[in-house]
Amino acid sequence: MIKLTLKDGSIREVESGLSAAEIVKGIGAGLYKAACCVKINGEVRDLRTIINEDCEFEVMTFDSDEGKKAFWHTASHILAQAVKHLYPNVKLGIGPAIDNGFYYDFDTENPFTMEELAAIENEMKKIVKDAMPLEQFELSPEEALKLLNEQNEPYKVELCEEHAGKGEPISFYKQGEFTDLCAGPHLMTTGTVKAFKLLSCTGAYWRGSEKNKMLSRIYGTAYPKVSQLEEHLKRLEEAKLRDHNKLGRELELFTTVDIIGQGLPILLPKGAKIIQILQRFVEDEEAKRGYLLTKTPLMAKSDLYKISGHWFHYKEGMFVMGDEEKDDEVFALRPMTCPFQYQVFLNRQRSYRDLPMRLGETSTLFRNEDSGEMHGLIRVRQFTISEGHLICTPEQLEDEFRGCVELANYILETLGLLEDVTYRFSKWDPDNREKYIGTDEQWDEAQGMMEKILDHLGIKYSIGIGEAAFYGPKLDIQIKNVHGKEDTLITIQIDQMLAEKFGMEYVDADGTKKNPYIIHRTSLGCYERTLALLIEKYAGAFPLWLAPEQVKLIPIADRHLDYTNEVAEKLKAMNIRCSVDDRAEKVGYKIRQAQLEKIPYMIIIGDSEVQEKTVAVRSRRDGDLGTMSFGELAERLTEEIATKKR
RNA sequence: GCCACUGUGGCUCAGGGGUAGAGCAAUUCGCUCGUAAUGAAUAGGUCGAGGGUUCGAUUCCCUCCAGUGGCUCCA
Repeated sequence: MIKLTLKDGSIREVESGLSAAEIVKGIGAGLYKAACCVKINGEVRDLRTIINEDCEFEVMTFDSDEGKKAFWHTASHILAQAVKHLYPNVKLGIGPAIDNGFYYDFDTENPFTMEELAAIENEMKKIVKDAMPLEQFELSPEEALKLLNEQNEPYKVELCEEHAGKGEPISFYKQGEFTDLCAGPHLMTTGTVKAFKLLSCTGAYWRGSEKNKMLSRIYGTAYPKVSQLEEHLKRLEEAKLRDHNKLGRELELFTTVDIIGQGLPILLPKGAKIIQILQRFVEDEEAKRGYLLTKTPLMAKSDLYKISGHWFHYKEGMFVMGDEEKDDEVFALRPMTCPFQYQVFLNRQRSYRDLPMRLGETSTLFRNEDSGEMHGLIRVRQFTISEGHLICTPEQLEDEFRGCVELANYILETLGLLEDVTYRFSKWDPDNREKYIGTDEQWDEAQGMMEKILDHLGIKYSIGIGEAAFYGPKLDIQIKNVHGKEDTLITIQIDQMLAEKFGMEYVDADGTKKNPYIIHRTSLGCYERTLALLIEKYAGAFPLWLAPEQVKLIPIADRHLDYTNEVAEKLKAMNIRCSVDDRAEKVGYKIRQAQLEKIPYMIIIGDSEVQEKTVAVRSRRDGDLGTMSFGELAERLTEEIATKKR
């Protein structure tokens, strides 16, 4: 007998040599039905695992992330099996579980159409209905390669060959006639995957490299119950309604025009207003925190980028003006602000007394992104960023870094986005060093410092290998858009290499010259991207302080227009963004339109308001608030704006 | 850059080898109205651009441009 410590701390004695599945069955039939995999001593394992010593034993159902992964992974095998049924010549790539479902990559002559996906779904239904048991078996690397070659699966052979060197047996899963190279874990039977849906079919490079062949990837999702699947699909539909790219255009915040070009959005008056408000907010906040404002050129000679290294590491991404072969001088629009802002420091000799020097700039940048990269306001070719560089001594580095994190968090908190972000410590990839400048020692030092600082700050972060800038490690503050795609909103970077390249020195207290550390950072990130996230966060219904139009005044009849204009003038004197809807329309119609435009407050003025010198207030969110004096209204608006209430 | 899909009046969309429709929006007129849609009339489109096939193309084919979903990339 062996002892299992269950999740609730209780001890269960079972015979040695049983599989996890048999043990779970012994605990309860209901639990067995729901079980997707187990955790043995904290490690995710397959239900088929034989348990023959004391351990911590936790059953993972679909409610856990690990359970979902096993569930979706099994769904992906069902997909592959169905595709093989219908298209025997298709070659298999990989098919993992992802955040919200699964995918499988196939090498097929012609990419799948949506009609074909429906047929594949039907085939999958049969496999689920047959409730095929999944069996795991292991082969020696030689036997495994033989099997995969017999199956004529070149991509699997490639994967297997890589594992073969490790001296471990190769794991396979088999369901019916379908066998797949796979480490698991998996469900016990295909019958558990009751509700699934294939969502899309796209191209994807084999092993994620554009040098490789493009395979056809089918994305899908699956749930134990039909109702859960329906809920998920409903959430996807609702997400589409919040999509900034749709809503932002509908609300006339921005647009794009063919003849201007890709990734070059037009900010319409309302969108431009929000960005102006954000920009003033950020610039004022930075001024309070000791930043000095700079304004530097949008382009420079190639010489500047040659010093910074951008010319060699990033030329493809730059808009270069002129021909290097023919022209004496070649210019390029700036893809970043760094070397421009360094010139401020270099303007005269600096002493340690000048440090820390905090430079801030609302900086417009140009990046020649690949044509397939552009997306609404999230990924564009020209954007404006709350850029800044802090130049400091090694002793000041931690405090300055903390200040940057605090500023970023303060901005995010005010905007209401803090609850949605995650932190990523972006490191270099030593196996891919042509992407980076500097030595191993310099990278170890910079990354070591950042790690120490992050741990001191108590920030929970993930690690992104190969996500660093070419000159140093980053703390990236990440956010997911409405479709679940993650992007960097804010970045804070430590750089000890560019100061040296640019000959930036300060005279220390002992009279020696030293290279400072530089922190590259944004405080709100780029305004376009942040606006996109705000549109999605608030579904276009911005908090009062950000709303491009804050109040709509609605006179009921023409005879109320004079008094309405009077009220509007008083609001404008308070810097409230408002306008009068003086069209000869009914109140209900004007209110409907203001609601659809998501204007926070409507003021309705009729006979009684004119007589009593009051205003009837309607809130976008809470409806009719009744009649109040202008003073009460003014107080309410002022308070709400000053506190940046959400 | 790669794979796929899409492009018809300001917006949402229908149509389809014989040169175009609907609703909303807009404009004008009437109604002067109390918290999410007043009625009528009018105007508005080289069917994304260029080329080809055809007696004839918005419709079929090619190229380009732009949008969307992915992949790759993202200092």
